[in-house]
Amino acid sequence: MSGPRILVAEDDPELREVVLRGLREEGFDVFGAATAARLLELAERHPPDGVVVDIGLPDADGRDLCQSLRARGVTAPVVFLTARDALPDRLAGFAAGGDDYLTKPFAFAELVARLHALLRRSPPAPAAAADIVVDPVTHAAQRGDRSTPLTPTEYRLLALLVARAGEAVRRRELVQAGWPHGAIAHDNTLDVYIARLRRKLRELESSAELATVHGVGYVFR
Amino acid sequence: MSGPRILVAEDDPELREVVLRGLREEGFDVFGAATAARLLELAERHPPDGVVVDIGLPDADGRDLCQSLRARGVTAPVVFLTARDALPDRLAGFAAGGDDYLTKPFAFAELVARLHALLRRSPPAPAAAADIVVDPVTHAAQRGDRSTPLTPTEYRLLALLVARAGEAVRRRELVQAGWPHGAIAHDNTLDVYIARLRRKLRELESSAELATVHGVGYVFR
DNA sequence: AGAAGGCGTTCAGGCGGCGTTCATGCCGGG
DNA sequence: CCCGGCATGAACGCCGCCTGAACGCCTTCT
Repeated sequence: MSGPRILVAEDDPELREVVLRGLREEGFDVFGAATAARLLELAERHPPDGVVVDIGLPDADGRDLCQSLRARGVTAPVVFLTARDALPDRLAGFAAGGDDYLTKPFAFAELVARLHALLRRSPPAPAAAADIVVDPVTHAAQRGDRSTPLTPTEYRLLALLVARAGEAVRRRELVQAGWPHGAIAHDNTLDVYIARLRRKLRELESSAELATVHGVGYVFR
Repeated sequence: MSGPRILVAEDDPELREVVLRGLREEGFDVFGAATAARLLELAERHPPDGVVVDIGLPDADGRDLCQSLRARGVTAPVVFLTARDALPDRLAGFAAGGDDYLTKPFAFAELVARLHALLRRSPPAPAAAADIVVDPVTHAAQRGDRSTPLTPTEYRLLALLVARAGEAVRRRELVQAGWPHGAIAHDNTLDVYIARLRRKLRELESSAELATVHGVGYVFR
């Protein structure tokens, strides 16, 4: 639910399920696709932190898929899976913008280890919506060259609201996101944090606002 | 002479020469070492953009070497070479902070491809930021013509903070970098060192500061 | 061997940021 | 028009952070 998001393109249903379940158990937030076209759709809707691609997909070569992803601005690391272990194949994979190359049959633990190694080099891309950016490294909200620091709780809330910009986020979800350890006593605490975030957006002179959806929650837009 | 700088630790003279010559022909700026100790020296004098490490070095395990490098603020990607291709060995390599793992005999072209793939994700870490330079040779922090000596622990911490200037470094990482051998009792010790580094930056009249990111760590900026 | 200094660690006291609650006023819906 | 949900400034207590000081260990010099 909150781990790094991994997209998997694999046409063999059995292997796909194995990989999906395994990655889910490792704490990743995973989505699976059987075709290159479907994976591109997924990537639009759920910008990934990492991608696992079978070279032999029914509708396209995995390397072409990788290049399509890069062309669409997806910078997340790409791991290729393949039965072909010939050297030229591997070199072509790297040339296409891939980051790693695993030959079937592979040990699942190694896929996980390599994914983790790649992810620690590629921190999650900052979430952005409207004119403001939430930087996960700095824990700050920035608009253009201006920037305001966020407290840990403010950061968790704003990150969720920005990630789901344009869509109403229920109070319940915000409370769960902002206070992962235990619930808070008064719901009013959330109101206070929303007010503080509004003030900080105002200080940044952002065009974005945190609109309240009466009886439901809030929207970032 | 001006390409990315690669350090190679390999005790077999023949293989080392092959790798060094090949990488040089690829346009890398390469240095070779036969032992872990020698490679650590090299890393001080010539901060690398990438490192190639044989697991079986005469004076140390390649994974220990990798951890030593990380503890000294070297953030460059590390590729392991080994004759042992057992899965647990590979997993241990990744756990030690390695970025890739190649089993001998390997195709030289694949080493190059993997190095390039890693380098395009790892922009060279500067040893200088703002107006401060941290000199690996003298273990001193200098600004313009002024200079202040650093104790070993101070050096490790400041090197890491400067290498990742502008980005919040977590307390955990700083503790791991500053005290590679074992954990320290009180986290407060880290606070004391930060305070001392701040004082030294102040004495240099630097424009840089060590800002604290509450609940996260510190930023050099 | 004794002296001296450098380095790492611990302690104590103080301060400020952060999360929470409260009080008060507003707005929207039934 | 009234009520319940929401808005927001203010205040407060706690925990994390800051820093000067002192202590013990180790190395080095005499």
